[in-house]
Amino acid sequence: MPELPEVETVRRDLAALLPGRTVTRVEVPDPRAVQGFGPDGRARRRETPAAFAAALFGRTAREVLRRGKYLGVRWDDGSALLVHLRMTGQLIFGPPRPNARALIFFSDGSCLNFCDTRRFGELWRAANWSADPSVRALGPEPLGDGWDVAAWGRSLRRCGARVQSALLDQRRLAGLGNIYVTEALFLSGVRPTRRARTLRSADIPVLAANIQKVLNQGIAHRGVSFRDYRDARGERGRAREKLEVYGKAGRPCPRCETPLRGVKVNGRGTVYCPQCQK
DNA sequence: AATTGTACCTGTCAGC
DNA sequence: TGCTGACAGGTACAAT
Repeated sequence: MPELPEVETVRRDLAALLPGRTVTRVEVPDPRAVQGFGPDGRARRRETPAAFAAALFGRTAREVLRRGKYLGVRWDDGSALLVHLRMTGQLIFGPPRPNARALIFFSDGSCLNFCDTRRFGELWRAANWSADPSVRALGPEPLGDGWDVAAWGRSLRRCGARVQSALLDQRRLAGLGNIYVTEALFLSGVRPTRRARTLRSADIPVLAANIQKVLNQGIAHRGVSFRDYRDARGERGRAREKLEVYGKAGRPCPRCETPLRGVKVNGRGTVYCPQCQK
């Protein structure tokens, strides 16, 4: 669910709420929330709710950070709480929620709820936010100063995967998910099924500009709430109204009226206009 | 090495 | 109504 714009919206909300607050209690009704269970059904992190709670107890929040789709709360001792919302995760500041997988209470009685219907999301701690292996593996930030578009374009044009998959690869560029990739490819006139190595060099700046455009638009409207996404106040985003093609297979292309085509690309559903996208 | 498929989990919706 | 299967915004790992 949450891609860069949704995670950034949550980050901005929490940045106005958490800094200065001190943890007094942590509840983890679903231990999997801190253990990171994977496809084999086994825990990837050796962690218990008690150890997790003990590590957070007494910490004061200093800063709320984002890298790609990862969120971090940096504490007064330099350590960090890392969060990945995966498909249905929510971080909602407010009264304790009965369905929360984890709850962090602060000294003023306020609470941060981690809710997550599909239970793919996870919380973990790191001695240092930027040293965490998952964060370190990420490619550049598409909205950051450090994005070398030319180098990114060269790596894309050497990639044998389909463009849809290549853009979803977080090691190449951080933060894109299925919705924003689908939208950026439509705006760029590129079919998601094409091999990335068939892109022309002239396509690269166009793609880069459209990626930034759809991400900025997503942030401006506080994210796409297709179903589960909520901001840190529990409110829906309005960016869904701005989508041109995602979720609209069979409906007319907004540019040429040709019916939009829905396909699967490496297991992910996407949509394109057979007339406008080559 | 790089690319693709599968699994993790729950809820919803279409079709019968 | 109730069942079944397909599908959903992401990622890690296994298989090829």
